[in-house]
Amino acid sequence: MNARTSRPTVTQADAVDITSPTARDATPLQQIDAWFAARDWKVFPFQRTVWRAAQKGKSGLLHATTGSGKTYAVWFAALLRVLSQGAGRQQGGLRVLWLTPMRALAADTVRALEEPLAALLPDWQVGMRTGDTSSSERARQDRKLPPALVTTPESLTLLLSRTDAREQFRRLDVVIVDEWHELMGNKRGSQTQLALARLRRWNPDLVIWGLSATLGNLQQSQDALLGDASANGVLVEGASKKRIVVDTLIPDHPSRFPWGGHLGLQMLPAVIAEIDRHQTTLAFTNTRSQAEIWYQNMLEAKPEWAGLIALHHGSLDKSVREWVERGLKNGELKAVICTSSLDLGVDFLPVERVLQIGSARGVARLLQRAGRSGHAPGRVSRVTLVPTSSLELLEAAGARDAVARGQIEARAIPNKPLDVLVQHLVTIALGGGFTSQELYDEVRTTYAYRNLTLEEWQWALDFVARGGQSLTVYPEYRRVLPDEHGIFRVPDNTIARRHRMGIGTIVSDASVQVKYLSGGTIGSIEESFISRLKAGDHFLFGGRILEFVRMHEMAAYVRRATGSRGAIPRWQGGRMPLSSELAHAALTRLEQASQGMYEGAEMQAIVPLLELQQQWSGLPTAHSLLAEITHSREGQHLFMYPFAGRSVHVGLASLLAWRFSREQAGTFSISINDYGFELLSPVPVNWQALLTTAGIANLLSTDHLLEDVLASLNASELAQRRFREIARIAGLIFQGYPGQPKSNRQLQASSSLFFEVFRKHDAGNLLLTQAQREVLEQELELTRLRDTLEELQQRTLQVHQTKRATPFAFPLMVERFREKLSTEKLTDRVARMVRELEKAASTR
DNA sequence: GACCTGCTGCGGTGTG
Repeated sequence: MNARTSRPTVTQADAVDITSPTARDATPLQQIDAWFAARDWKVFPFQRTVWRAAQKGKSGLLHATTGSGKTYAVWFAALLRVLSQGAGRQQGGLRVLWLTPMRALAADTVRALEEPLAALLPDWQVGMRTGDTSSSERARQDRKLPPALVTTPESLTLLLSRTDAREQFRRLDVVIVDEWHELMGNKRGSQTQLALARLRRWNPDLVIWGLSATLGNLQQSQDALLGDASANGVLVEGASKKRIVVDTLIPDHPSRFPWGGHLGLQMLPAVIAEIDRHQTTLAFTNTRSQAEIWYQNMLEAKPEWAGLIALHHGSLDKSVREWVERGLKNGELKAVICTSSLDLGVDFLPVERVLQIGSARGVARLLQRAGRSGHAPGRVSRVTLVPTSSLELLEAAGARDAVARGQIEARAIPNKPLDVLVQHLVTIALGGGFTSQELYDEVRTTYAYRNLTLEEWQWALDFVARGGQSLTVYPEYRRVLPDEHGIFRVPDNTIARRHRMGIGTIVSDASVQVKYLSGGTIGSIEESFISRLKAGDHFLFGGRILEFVRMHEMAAYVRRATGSRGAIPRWQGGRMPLSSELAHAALTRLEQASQGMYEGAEMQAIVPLLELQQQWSGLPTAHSLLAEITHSREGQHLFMYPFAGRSVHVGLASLLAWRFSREQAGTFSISINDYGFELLSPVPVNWQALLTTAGIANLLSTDHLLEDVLASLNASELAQRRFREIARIAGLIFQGYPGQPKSNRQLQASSSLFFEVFRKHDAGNLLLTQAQREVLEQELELTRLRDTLEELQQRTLQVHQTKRATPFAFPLMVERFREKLSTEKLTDRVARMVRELEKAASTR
């Protein structure tokens, strides 16, 4: 891959003296200069770099902070490229495509693009196509696409499934991918890569530009965007770094601040005071229920703020969210309590203050949130951390260090997800058809599928042609068939329709609409939560206490209730672990504390806590691994604090429990958080004997890691859960027609049916392998687990016998998550695995 | 005495 682009330089030729900005003979570059000058805006060197590169037909990735003019950089670049193509002004179909990850951004983008467009190509218009586009507008576009189109990756894929796709995209010159960092790390990104490969094949000179926030792996991000064309791509860094301030609200009485917990309501008065002092505040929480609780408590404390503060999260109805967003834009709201639903999107200029309640979990996430304030060139972005428990003060200090050092997480790019490929094959079979060799070569030009083997390709092709080994007899799974010329096409209209209805990679659980009896939708809530409610029960949702009345056709009908308490809905969502970057930064701070260095307000505030910890036990540092042994009525506890994030701790704790139980039979309860884990045995266990130098070396060994991890966890159940998503994306499960969704139970049943059938009759099914791989890579972070083990082996083990739970242990003790792991069951499980292995070996 | 977790994003019938 090419070297990173050096800082752009401005040559004399670029410095244009605009004496006559409207002059007919002005070059497009001069016209752009005039356009900027008319607005009194500065042209940044990075913008010129992008323009020159695009004019010459180069693709690239531009990373820049928000509000730095990056939109104009790539948009003018696209227009310059079009003009450099000679017959530029002629319309005749699509020329520039703009991809955005969110519908809500599409309309704003169209608006932003219109003015600059008028300057260079006044007879053009920008169209928009998303799921919201009206059918009449669609029909118009289907006849001929507008010269510039703003759309989503899913809508682009749908366009590629049209028989006339090639004709529609024939004249496409430039693709812009906005917010590429949001897409690259998930399967939407894989789908985008496949779509771009298709467009590049039709026009080998296609110019592609991505816009991205700063990441730890920018070069890889560019490679994923440009595929095998990345060698000629350029990586451009946007305008001067924005100043970012990270600070912390310190509790009034740090010594009385809770050791554990996530809600943080002790900080309510401080947060209210902060909101009071500023015009407009965004307060981010980590979960939807936390947002609900904070909103409710804030209103109770400040009833006069009714109508001035609002709630925003992903389960609230679109109309509610749009109302909140308008209020923010117009500066009518004093504060909004939100989840990451407001991470992206509309630029809310009036936002003056950003609070992060609870752990930010990652540096990139923290920066993203800081960027919601001071959203204009030259202004400072500031985010204030609001701790919800004592150790988050430590994390806050570490977060500031990590930001200052620019230690930003990398985003992992999914490696050849076959479910997305299977979907793509049907899409392309619809979109004019394909021959095997040609499409294989094309798919391999993407970064995600660069290592796709011929065997895997054949498997995927066979899977869409015959339904694989086990579904051969079902005609609905013979989705593509070769004609006499070897061109694979979709033979059946029903299959085509079902496929188009299922395009995309976002899989969500079935949910129930929450509606007032009197009319109006408040939002949606998980079926499992509603199913536990009886008529007359109260619950908190959308910032109100509601009374559940009845269910009717997948909708829950409610009315406003009196009283102030109700059940809090629980949604199932992601469990984002603390990033390595943040964890290391926190560990570094502990290291300093162990030497008596407490720098900054956060560290000062936890001096009492850390001193107590040191007095009762010790401090975990980057060089020592702390283990605590405690007895209680519950049994014998072992606590360890590797500071590796919760998903690694899940693997680590299960692994240790399993390896322990080979030495001494026993049943352990496991408790996990981002800082460490606890193993609890109800019967006496000699931890000391297990934690000798030789013992710990065995426990932390990376030998047989994979086997041991698989054996220690119920990996097959985890894989089955993963498989639900894969089966949906691969098109095995039809989700039903819009407006009449299948219930969650039906969806689950059919996916587990496929899982079982494949396991029994088609063990070589690569979708099963993928499910297992995704569990290992994403849920258990096997690579990070291995790294952690290797790192821990280097640390000195410090074992302390403690009388009671230390400040570090306490949060683990109260953690609700308990996972039983019995040796008896384990023995059975291992025996079964051995049998299965033997059987597999003998059938070879 | 301490606590009561879990994000976001998109798309889509039929036919006279």
